[in-house]
Amino acid sequence: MLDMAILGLLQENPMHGYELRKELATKLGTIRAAISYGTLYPTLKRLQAAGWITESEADPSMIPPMTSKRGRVIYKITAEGKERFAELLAQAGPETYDDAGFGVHFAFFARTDQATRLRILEGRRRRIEERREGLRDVLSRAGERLDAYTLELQRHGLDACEREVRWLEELITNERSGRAPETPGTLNTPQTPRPHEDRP
Amino acid sequence: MLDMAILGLLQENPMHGYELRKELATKLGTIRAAISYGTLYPTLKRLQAAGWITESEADPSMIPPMTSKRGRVIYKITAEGKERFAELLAQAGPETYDDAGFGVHFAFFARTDQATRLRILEGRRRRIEERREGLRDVLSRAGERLDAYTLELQRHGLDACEREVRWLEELITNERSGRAPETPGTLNTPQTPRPHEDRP
DNA sequence: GGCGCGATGTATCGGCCCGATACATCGCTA
DNA sequence: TAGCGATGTATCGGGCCGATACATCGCGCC
Repeated sequence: MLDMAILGLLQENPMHGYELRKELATKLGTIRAAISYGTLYPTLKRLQAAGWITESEADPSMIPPMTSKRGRVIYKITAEGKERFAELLAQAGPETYDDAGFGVHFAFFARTDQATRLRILEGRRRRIEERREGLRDVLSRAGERLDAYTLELQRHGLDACEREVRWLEELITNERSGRAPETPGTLNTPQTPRPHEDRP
Repeated sequence: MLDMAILGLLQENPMHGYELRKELATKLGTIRAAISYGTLYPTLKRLQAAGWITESEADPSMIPPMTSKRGRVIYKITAEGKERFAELLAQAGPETYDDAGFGVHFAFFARTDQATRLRILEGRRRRIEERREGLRDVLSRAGERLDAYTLELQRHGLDACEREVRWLEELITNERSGRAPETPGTLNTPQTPRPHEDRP
């Protein structure tokens, strides 16, 4: 999961660890608070050992001069890394549909084909519908033996599930008709070209 | 966190591991999918080693006869365990306000005093408000360099944050006026006595 | 009668990921 | 010049999960 997020960001731009963490936080927003360094650096080493990313030579365009001494390490993705990323993006297991997994997949939907997007959206919907049914069962069947606070928690969770299902349904409808997600306020730039495009 | 959930459930009723897992799933609903056995059994041993729970003698009221052989192990909470639980319930650190932590605390609000409830609800609100501001910043500042799908993800997250803040605000208002959470549909049984009360 | 299969039940192992911590440099301000 | 916050890399312990193994019970199906 982390592998995918890191490879995806490096595909858009070479980066060093610290920057990666910040980008990840803004790109994944709510889904993933902010990746911890205790995960990030070991993961970078693992990805490098697998041949999916490489350390970039000492970048001459280091804006803050950083007078030598164990400075920032800039990573960039390799050809194998791009293959691996595409593979991760397209494949969908059970973990693809829980919060973290779905969030990462969704964040990189712009790099996926429509069939995969549809498959993942529908899988996520199924997952949330199951959760929703579970909550309804609890509220109707076990409701009377739970206290008011617990009930309120379930009701709030149920509400969130119902909203998410509606959200997913809208997305699925749009997807089927070939439209990109509607962006009220940016309707004049529907196919916004991303400034951070692949580096050759 | 897990400690608290397990101690809380055992305070309501002695149970064995499997049952504990199911109860946890229904009580915590969305917040916590279902605790894994890989966590549950080691945790039970740890709690027992700490003296907070004990193995109950072979219960004669085993409904399914379970003809001997390493049968179910029924745990019950000790006096020290109850103290520990009260301590965990009342104390609030940063982890109290993220999703899992808040969910567990909230699920046992019926066992907390009003001051603690208020403190935790306000802490959670602050946390979500920060998240919300972060998302607003991203949408307004970094919006133009993100693709439509990523934007949609942020918007959905922002919406969820706004809803949760409103929910928390309602709860805080109720709490301040001394009311329990309103339960539409069960208004006739506001102070539902819980059948699973403490065992002496 | 017997057979499998799903629910009940306890337990372990590898691995992902987090929080705390340490250390070093840079730029700003007091 | 001294401190402080942002930038930056790195490690360690621990919590929790998913997969797996093993054993018993009740049920339906042929």
